[in-house]
Amino acid sequence: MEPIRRQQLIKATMAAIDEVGLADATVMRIARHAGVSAGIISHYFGGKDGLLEGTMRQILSDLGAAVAARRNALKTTSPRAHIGAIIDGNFDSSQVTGPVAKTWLAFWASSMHRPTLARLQNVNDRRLYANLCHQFRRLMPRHEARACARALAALIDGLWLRGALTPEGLDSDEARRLAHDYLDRLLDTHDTLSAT
Amino acid sequence: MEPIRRQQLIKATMAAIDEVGLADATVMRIARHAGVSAGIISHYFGGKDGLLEGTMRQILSDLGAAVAARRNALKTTSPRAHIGAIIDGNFDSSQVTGPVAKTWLAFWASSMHRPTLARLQNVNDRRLYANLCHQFRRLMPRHEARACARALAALIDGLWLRGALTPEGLDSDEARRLAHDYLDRLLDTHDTLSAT
DNA sequence: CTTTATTGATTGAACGTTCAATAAAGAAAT
DNA sequence: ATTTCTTTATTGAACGTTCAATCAATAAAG
Repeated sequence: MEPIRRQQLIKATMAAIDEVGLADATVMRIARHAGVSAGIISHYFGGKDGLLEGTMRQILSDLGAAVAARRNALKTTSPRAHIGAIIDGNFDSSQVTGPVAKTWLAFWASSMHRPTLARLQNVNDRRLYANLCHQFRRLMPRHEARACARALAALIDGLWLRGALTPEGLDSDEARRLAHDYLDRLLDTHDTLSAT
Repeated sequence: MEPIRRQQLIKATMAAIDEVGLADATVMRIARHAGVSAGIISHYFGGKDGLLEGTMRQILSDLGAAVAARRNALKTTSPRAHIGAIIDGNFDSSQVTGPVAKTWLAFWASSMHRPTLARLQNVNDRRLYANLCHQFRRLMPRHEARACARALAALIDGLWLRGALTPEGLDSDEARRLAHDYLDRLLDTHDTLSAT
């Protein structure tokens, strides 16, 4: 029963945040979405904070899984292909849909002042950056590789951000296209950045 | 007295949000930052919502002014220079400092579910996009120009976002460098994107 | 019969707003 | 200049609301 309820409540949390935002996502509203009573949340998550942490963990782990799956499916070890897989994983359809994207952004903003969420967000952030950096490193000096990794990560985040804010949601195909195009430009002429 | 207090309270709002986040920025805490009593807020802004709206207006207007100032200072009409000025304006030091950046991101996130803030954010967003698009349009077909504008806007937002979240704050020099480099790449070989 | 699952009313804390009271500042009149 | 009147500025306590957490009671399961 426990794993069922936990999953149910996490899903309900995303639905509630998608509906009214993190600030108005009360335990009662979340519980109603899940079709249970409010007390259950404290029973399975120890309180509202535990539920929010569990929800963020779920999102981050799904995101990591989407990236890992695409990278494992590659037949090649080429850096370009791996970075492309990272891009595609970050725009995986399961991550880009309304509720998940809005919850993600809400957590992102509130992680500025919640140490627990900040830690989770940081781990995920470093993973993306380290992965990108490692692949770029195979094609250019460290300094350039770092700059490329930071820039591509920023573009990915920016596309996410704008996608979460527009009413129509993110056009994941166009986002992928723009990110891949940027990658192509970075790899074609990767000397320009060193002009510091 | 009124303009003094309004300015004072807006500044205190940013300080409070920087300190504890939007969720915990209570009227009492804001008032304490400004050295006044809580009732004053309702007196000058009609309530907490009015104060938040006023604060976001201030940030957006400052940002717009920073961009406009740099563009007006240009001696040339070259698209590249204008886009460069837009980039520099968006990373103006007055906008990038801790309190402003964090407040900006907090509003951004909460604008998903607050119609008033969403309207303000939308106006600003469209302005940035339209400005970029118009300049790119002078150098390439409409379809490409739109793609470039969306991508550059996303990169700018992404750099902002990451800057607001890292404890050290945004390195505005590096952010400008990355954005300018991207711009150079877009203008150097602006045919790649049309391969749709 | 014991453990687990679930409810929903209750509790206490925190918040935004209101408002009567007070202080300060000008304006008008003597 | 002094007094009186009016307006504006400001306070802080009181009020009503909302929320998360608690817990005794109940139901279901093993």
